[in-house]
Amino acid sequence: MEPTKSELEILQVLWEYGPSTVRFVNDKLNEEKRAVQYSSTLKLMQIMAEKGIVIRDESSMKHVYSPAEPENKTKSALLERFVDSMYRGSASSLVMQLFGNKNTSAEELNEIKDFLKKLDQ
Amino acid sequence: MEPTKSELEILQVLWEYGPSTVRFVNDKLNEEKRAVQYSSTLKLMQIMAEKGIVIRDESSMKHVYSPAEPENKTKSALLERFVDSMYRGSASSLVMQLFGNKNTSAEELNEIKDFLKKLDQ
DNA sequence: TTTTTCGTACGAAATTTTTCCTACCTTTGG
DNA sequence: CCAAAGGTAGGAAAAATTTCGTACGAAAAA
Repeated sequence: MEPTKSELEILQVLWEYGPSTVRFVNDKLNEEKRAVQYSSTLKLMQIMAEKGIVIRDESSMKHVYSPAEPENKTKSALLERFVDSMYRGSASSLVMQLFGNKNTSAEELNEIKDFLKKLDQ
Repeated sequence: MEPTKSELEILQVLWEYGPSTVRFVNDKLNEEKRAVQYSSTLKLMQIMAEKGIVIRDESSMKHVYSPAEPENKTKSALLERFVDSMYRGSASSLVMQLFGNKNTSAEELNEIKDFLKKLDQ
């Protein structure tokens, strides 16, 4: 399923802090992103549960939500969609754009080079 | 300004084929993406013109639309937003995910390696 | 026990995005 | 000239997304 923009924000909180209550997520959104009412976050997380984007543990009164899919799986899928639609599936085009226009630190470059070397083996 | 999903599809046609009429864009959308009515595409492109995402040449009866910003500028901005929100701005994280999960051809890998070498110089 | 606090559920409203109907004008072919 | 084809403009409707008010129950505090 396709997370919307707001749903993605919520997923990011769950990814970063692990399974959480609505209250916790709402607080983080307000701290880190933007003002939003508790009931709005609640509603959105309920919708996400219906859609199967998150799963809800209702065993205690304070429901605890977790991502239904592993972080990497979701991110990979989104990244792949991005590459496909923006760069016709060419990963190298994306990488060139990424480093062509942006100032990337030497460390980051080295990390990547090492990583690519390992891929060969 | 933020192109929406549908607006992005239109931009992609303009990027691929250059300045185009609504008719042309609509045909391409129907060929390459999905069924959509002429008047829908027209409306969307008018809105994009209002927003300043595209510019419109009205000198002839068949208006010709072109992207207001260079392709690379828009793509870079979108890519950067993507990296920031999904990978906390870490380009290397993104690259690792890209090649960690996906089968990338040897050619693509070589392209990238060459590219990274040149970056050093 | 009573009150306050904090939780969920639900529906409706607001907003944003997308779609398309209709009117009307211009060009082209007969 | 007249009809047909093809263009734009604009408004309204539909769909998708987001927001939040309110009701109500459970837990905690007084």
